[in-house]
Amino acid sequence: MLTPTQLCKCLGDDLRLSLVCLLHGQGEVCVCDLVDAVSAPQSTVSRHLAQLRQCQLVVARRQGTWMHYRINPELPAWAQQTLANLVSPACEALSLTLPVPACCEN
Amino acid sequence: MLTPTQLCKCLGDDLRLSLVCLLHGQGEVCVCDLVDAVSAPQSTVSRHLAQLRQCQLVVARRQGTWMHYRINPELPAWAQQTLANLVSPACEALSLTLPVPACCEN
DNA sequence: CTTTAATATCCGTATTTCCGAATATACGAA
DNA sequence: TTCGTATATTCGGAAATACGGATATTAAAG
Repeated sequence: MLTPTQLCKCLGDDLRLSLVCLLHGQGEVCVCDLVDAVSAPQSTVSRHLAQLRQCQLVVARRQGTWMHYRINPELPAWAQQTLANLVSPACEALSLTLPVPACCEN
Repeated sequence: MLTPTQLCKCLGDDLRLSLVCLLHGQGEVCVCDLVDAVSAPQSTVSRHLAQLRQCQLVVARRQGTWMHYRINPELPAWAQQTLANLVSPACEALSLTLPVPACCEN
């Protein structure tokens, strides 16, 4: 089960926080779009996504070779509120522009 | 200036999150009470408090030899709301009981 | 079965973070 | 000044985390 410490640890890294913000902005995003959006090596993005998945902060859905990630919709209320509070200032601090331009449709 | 990443990094550690929760519960607490409450070595508590101070998450007031810490009342709104959201589940997850019994009055 | 594309995992290395004993500092009292 | 108390800082080592190139896996297409 997700604890407050774990949630904060997940969000306490620029890259992971960026990923969470990008996902929070839209419903589902596939890995290649995230890689583009944060301009980091694919293995790095994948590793951080695995970490977010392990904490249940995000969930993944496979569609052929693509993986689509989204914020776990079953997050406890306190976690959802925390995300809601942080996303907007985080987007500004990390100079993220939403939405992510989609390269791979459906 | 405090960024979301920094805030989360601060809160992403059991001991620091405990300190923040203890401070959030009451107005001001002195270091010796915090040391008792978390039962960690004084140097460890002091080091973490310094980190929280550096991020401007807490502020300190000296009174003689005692230092009184409190949550920075001038935190940006998003940070205050984040704390408000997290303190209660964090207290439970860390099994903290409030309030801190005060050993040093005034 | 082979190839290609998307993503995940492995692995050695670099960096960061954490710890607590020891020591330093700041202050009040004698 | 000297002593005692409260707190801060230093320091070396241990543990955790981050990195990214190389490689493995998965699945669709030919």
